[in-house]
Amino acid sequence: MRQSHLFTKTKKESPSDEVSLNAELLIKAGFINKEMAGVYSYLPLGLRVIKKIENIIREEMNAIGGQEMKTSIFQNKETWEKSGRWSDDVVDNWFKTKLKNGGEVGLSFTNEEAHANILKQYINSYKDLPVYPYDFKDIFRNETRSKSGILRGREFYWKALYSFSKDEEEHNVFYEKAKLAYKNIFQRAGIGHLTYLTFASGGTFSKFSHEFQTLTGAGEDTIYIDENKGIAINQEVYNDEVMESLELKKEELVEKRGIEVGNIFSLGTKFSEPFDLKYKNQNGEEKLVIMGSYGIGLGRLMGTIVEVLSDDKGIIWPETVSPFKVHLLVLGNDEKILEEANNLYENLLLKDVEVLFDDRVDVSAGEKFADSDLIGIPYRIVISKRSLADGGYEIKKRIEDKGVIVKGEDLLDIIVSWGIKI
RNA sequence: CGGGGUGUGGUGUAACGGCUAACAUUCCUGUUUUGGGAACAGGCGACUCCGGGUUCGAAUCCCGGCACCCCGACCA
Repeated sequence: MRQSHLFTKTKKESPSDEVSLNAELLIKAGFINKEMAGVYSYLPLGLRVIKKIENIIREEMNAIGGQEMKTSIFQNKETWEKSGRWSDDVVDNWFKTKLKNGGEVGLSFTNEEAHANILKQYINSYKDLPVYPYDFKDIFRNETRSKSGILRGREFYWKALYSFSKDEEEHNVFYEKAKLAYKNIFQRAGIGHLTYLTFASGGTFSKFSHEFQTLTGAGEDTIYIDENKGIAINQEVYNDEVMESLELKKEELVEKRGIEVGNIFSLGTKFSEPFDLKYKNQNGEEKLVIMGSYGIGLGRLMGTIVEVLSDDKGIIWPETVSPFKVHLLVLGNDEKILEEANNLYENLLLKDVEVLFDDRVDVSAGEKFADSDLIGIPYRIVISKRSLADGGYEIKKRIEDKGVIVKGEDLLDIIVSWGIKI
């Protein structure tokens, strides 16, 4: 994409109404726009990051048998009354609205009911199980206090997968697969080294659950990590019994702050009972389906990446989620140089390299560099009078201070050798 | 929901109760410039969050509301 066509611009000043690092950088660099507390719009650059994250998650979910669908944002009162979660006395963060004809609808704040209600129509026999439907959707929660930029919003985009299994054993097999898939996701998203599988409370559904906690001071949870084993315990279940069951020793645990980037837990028959979600086994007996829940907030994941991967100049995107792979800068207004930059841009496009081309004229070199650092694309290529005099183009990684000059014809090879997928 | 803080051009800030609300940035015009947020000149842009009140006079003081940020509570 040509940067001269990109409608967003970077800002020099940090927003006065944001303290959190993720919001500050994402707003300054033009990835998101704040609409109100806890509500953000995703601009072209930000949406590209979300799509990258979405694709990673999609691949990992499909790999363990997930089937993507799209459930409606609108939630039916009757469906939720079955599970007892319609009442505001039970769930206090519903967004609800009246229908013209007198009825009421709610906006999804979670998805168990929606999935269970749909699957009830299709699950009759043991032959129909197991199944793993999931969706990406916008979720709405009337938080009393949203905070920390895009880490806790009133509206957020998430992936929710629900597992429907015949029995505990089958459920457990999938649960372990999901754990690994989640590990892969955070690894691929560039924060695997900071993310710990964390033993946590199961809330109202089950005794325990597993969270994926990424270490950052911006986190909301206190966790106790065992760095060697790579696992952690959430403060809420930090007790002798849990430590013993996990074979963890108190002396080896370190207290840290973490942000929950993913959460998986067993639902048992919590929802299959009220929805009468049963199947007939081989003996013709009716059995309740065993469910599990697996969620990831994409915006929160994006915000977490920014929280942990940046420097004083801006964001440092991992290649896998960066809006573009390469940031191509042309300096000066020399016709020949502009033409050469244009040719390179076209060639990169032909090779399917995702490139943001800073083709803006009348923008100083310093400003282009500053913008490039702020936006945080992992590879930067500069074409200028100087680079051509030195024999070609300068290519530099965002995380490094010095670039190298390469000949034009070698550029693609270099990019490949540096691990850019094209 | 409890506590604390802040609301001024698009953005970031300034202004003792007293001149036409100032500066920077963004944006527009022009000239010059192009390897780390360039220089000069000119210009556009504000019912100072909203509603009341005090005062000769309010961005400034008082009351109420709203919004935003932070701490806590809450967080399927």
